[in-house]
Amino acid sequence: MTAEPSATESRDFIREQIAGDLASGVHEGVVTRFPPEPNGYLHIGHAKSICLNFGVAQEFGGRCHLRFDDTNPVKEEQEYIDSIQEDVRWLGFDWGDNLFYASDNFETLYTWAEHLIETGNAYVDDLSADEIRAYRGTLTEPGRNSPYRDRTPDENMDLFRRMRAGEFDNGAKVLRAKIDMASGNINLRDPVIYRILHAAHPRTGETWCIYPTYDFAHGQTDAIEHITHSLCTLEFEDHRPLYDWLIEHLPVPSRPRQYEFARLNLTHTVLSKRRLMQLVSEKRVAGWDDPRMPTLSGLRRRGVPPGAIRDFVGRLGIAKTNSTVEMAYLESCMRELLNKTAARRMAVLRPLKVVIENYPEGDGELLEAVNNPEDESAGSRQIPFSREIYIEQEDFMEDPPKKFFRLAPGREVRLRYAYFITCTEVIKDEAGNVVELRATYDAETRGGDSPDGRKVKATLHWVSAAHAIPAEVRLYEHLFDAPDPGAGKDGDFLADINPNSLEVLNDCWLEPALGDTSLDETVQFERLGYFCPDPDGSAAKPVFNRTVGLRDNWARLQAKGQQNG
RNA sequence: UGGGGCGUGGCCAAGUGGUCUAAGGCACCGGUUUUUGGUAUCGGCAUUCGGAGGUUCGAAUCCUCCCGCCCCAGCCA
Repeated sequence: MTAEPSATESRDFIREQIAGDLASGVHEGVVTRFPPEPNGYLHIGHAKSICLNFGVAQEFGGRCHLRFDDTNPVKEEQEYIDSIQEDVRWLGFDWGDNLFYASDNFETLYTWAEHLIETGNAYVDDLSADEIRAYRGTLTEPGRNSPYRDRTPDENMDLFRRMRAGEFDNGAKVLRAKIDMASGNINLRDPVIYRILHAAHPRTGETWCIYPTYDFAHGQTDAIEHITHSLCTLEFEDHRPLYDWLIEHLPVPSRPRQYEFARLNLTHTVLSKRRLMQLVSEKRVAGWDDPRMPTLSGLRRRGVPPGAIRDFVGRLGIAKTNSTVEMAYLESCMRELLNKTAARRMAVLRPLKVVIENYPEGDGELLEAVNNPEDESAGSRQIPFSREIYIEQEDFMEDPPKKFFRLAPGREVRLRYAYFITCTEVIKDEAGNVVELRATYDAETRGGDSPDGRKVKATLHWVSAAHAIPAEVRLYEHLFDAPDPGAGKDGDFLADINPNSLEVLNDCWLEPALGDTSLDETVQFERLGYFCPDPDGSAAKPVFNRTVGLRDNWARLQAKGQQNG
């Protein structure tokens, strides 16, 4: 794919830094990496990092690696390794041959741990996890040295080798870097760099029973891959001194630098792995790819084009201020792209039958409809028309308020690409509900234009009853009512779940052309919104998901009217 | 109370001492166009840059102090 021009001319501080490093000769090229831990599915927050890392590499003619930060086998799974690759590719990025795993370097990392021991910069500690915590001090009080801190290099080496050999149980011992227990930066208070974990690793199996921690793996792996600019989020800012310390004290082949930017937060959803995991495991949603989820797989199933996500992330920019972006911004990016690319189709979600009494019984015809008014090359299609059609229930009102332009008794409206019709009769059931309409059509208005130039205030979408395909349509709203789930009372984000985030409509009718929609295509249902087929559907009964609705001024007007009484 | 960051309109975000009585986008309000109450288009929307002092002919940009918010006490990443 090609790099897309950024919304603004200016560069963010990271691109500024890279451009400067290239100009001054500090680096001859740029190498970045996207380093997910395979312990969950990627979400739109990761998209920001993916677009940054791959985007920067493209813009400066460098490369970007996909590297799995797989240092904790108790949380990581092959399923996640697979889904992450699929999602990054779907988003539109290609790592070529540069697929790596931190675990590729376990042997090297082990060697470097021994190097630290030899140089007196690491020691084996027998303290328990609780004791280590107690010795660590607090945010305001310095820590105390472990009684095992002064073991000799020989003793440490022996113990560390026995740790690797599997002589000790989980948690019995750890390897710690010997830095400064009094540091104001807690990451420097002798951080644990190796722990005993008798657990099978998705890549290395049973080979290891000790695993490096994030801090001992990340920077070194960057160095091994010759990463020039290691981009991560703000919470790692105070890990940078440790990152640098390790680079300085180890015989690494290159000297990468870490830069931090603010992670993405979005209103009306959650983006923490813990919470997403909880939604899935407690079955609050149908799975990681539930269309209401902010995961890339969820957005994909919802019909959001990857280009809309790239555009969104690009427009936000990169900075260091914590920010929460309104969901409306994302939705706006979806609409903007989809408006230009999505094929127009007609579908009736809540059908109301209309019988056109002066249209010959048994007759029918094909009418031409434009596929996309924004894109002439999309061509046109034929839509069947006949005596009985369905229109949207909300497009008719028996006793309309002044601003309602749609169908009403005695009123004439246009059926898109078809004819002008006039409502002549309202048929109700015993309960008084409108169940059917009678109408007449003007044969002179075929295609939707009146030869006498008379105007009509509304154009309705419709579907021929005899030709329509029955379908299920799923309407989605924000997964959470609250802009910031869990911000209220007890911090219980589940309490903010929107009980109406999914509405299933079972009696929908689609124009015939919709039967050919491919699974990865998002179309516009005219006047309603953008929709895409869901894999749950079948040829006989397709299922469509609403990606995002069209902007709806009428709905807004109504809402205002209700507000004002 | 230790360390590290950040504070520009409702939400993002440019701005790196004069061209800033502060760009752009989203949202919002209003007009025009329209066979989608969609799209497009036009106009409106911060005399002010967390606050107070100071330096300077001149500050959102430099200095000082203050205030607010975020992150860190996993053998998670």
